[in-house]
Amino acid sequence: MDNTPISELITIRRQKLKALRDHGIDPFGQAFQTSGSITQIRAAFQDGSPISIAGRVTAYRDMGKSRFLDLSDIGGRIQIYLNIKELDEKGAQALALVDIGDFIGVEGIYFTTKSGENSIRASHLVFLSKGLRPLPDKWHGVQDAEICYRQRYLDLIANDASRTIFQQRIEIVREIRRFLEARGFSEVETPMMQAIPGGAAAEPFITHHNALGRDLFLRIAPELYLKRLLVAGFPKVFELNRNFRNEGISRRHNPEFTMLEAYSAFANCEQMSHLVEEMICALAQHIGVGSLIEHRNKDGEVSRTINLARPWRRASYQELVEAAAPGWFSLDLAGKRERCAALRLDISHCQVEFEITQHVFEKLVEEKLIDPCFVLHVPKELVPLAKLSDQDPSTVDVYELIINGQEISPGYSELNDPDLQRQRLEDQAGGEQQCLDEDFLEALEYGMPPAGGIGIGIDRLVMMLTGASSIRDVILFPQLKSKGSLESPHRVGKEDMYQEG
RNA sequence: GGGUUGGUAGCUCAAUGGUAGAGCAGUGCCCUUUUAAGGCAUUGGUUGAGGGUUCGAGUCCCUCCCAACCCA
Repeated sequence: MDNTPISELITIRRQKLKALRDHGIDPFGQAFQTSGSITQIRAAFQDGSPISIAGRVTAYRDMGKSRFLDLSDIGGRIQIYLNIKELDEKGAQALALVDIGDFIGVEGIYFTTKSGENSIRASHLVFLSKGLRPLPDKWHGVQDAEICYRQRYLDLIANDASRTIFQQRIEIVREIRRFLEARGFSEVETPMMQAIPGGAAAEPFITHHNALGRDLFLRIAPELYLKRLLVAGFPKVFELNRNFRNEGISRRHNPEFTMLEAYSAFANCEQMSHLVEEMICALAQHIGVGSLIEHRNKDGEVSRTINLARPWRRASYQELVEAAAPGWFSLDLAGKRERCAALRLDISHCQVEFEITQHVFEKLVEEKLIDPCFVLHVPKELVPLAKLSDQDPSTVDVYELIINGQEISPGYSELNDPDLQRQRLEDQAGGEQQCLDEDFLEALEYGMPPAGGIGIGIDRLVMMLTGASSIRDVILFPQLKSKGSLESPHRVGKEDMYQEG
């Protein structure tokens, strides 16, 4: 049980709940036939139309015998005008017990008020759900980040900015599917519970299957299963769903995150880069941000502008590093270390030369690439699962798309030589044979066509397109540490049980 | 993991170590086209949790919890 003292505000609402029942009014209502969503009604109806509408009361202006309610749903708001004399007895009794936060249904006539606002003149009112807790401040919304993340429904009720971001996210995901379907891709679903977590280098979550009596891993990537489908003969497949990585939580990392992976048989990395460029521009157009994306700080000032105008820049890894640190590749190992010290870059965690160079790339190049840039000819050590470049076998045939200082999407010419693939995976597994997905390697031996593959981190893409500064602002229910008062004892007990078992 | 900032009424925020306040929401009254409606009155507090210093702690000290930002 919640041991916080019961607020007077809740007590009063419960008294109203009882009063409704005493009047024979069901506070939690029944199915209610509406003329459409609030947005649909605003768009389709005109003065004099009879309307049936439902929503949450979000504001209340009492003028004595006449009252104005604001009714809202996730997409919009509309004003209801009620005159006590125009309601039946039940309606009048109900009106007296309406609070901000209640769901109600209203029947009436569409009309325009003196001040010019499209409204509904109600003749009938029913309760659909009585709110027993008070809503956040109607004007300031919810400012407390903790409430926004833990009780997202309150954030969505109270904050326009949050509603906008999640509506845009919905549109982005919808449009990605439409875009890929229109180009012949088929959406597939592959296992999220895997015996061997492959396709990326990351720490997996472990879970347990009772009937099989074995541990399974939540997937860190769908890649190896999607490639099995290329073996099967699908020419174009994609999966748009969750991956899980058991790593730190930060402004840019949530343990579960949404990833798009798409594979196109007989294509290569360059063709895929054009697909991604076209797709991201289409998404920006679709959600109405155009090709100039403005990110704003807390005070509403433009803090960053991203220019998506095509064609996007293409540059090799080497030339980008060389531009940021002239003469870099002519330095020997000791020289590179000295240069890092001079640049105040901490390379203590770097073991070998390519890691030092990669650190320079991350700090001096990647963070400063705000407008889109495809980084090409990446050193082969960084990417074990791609084909070597024909022109320069020290590099692989991949692109890494950087926008807003972050990697948004990698794309590969996928490795389809089964022997080479086995060798790379063995190197990656570092002798731990149980980490080798033999079934995948066997599948490759049946023949996988050359293919272009891409991944796009949807959460980061949405951040970039909406200007959100934290991944928690684009994930409806981000992972947070548990907080005692919001966790029921029952559930805490179960968690403890699982930890002991 | 380290550093910084924060946690006060349902929400948004105040409060030199000296009686915890305001706006909104709520409650009561007035008002038949308001829209952050308005007017008058009024209720509401385990100051994140626990210790300590002090005549006296929201404020100072210690431990812990949660969050935000920066760093790793």
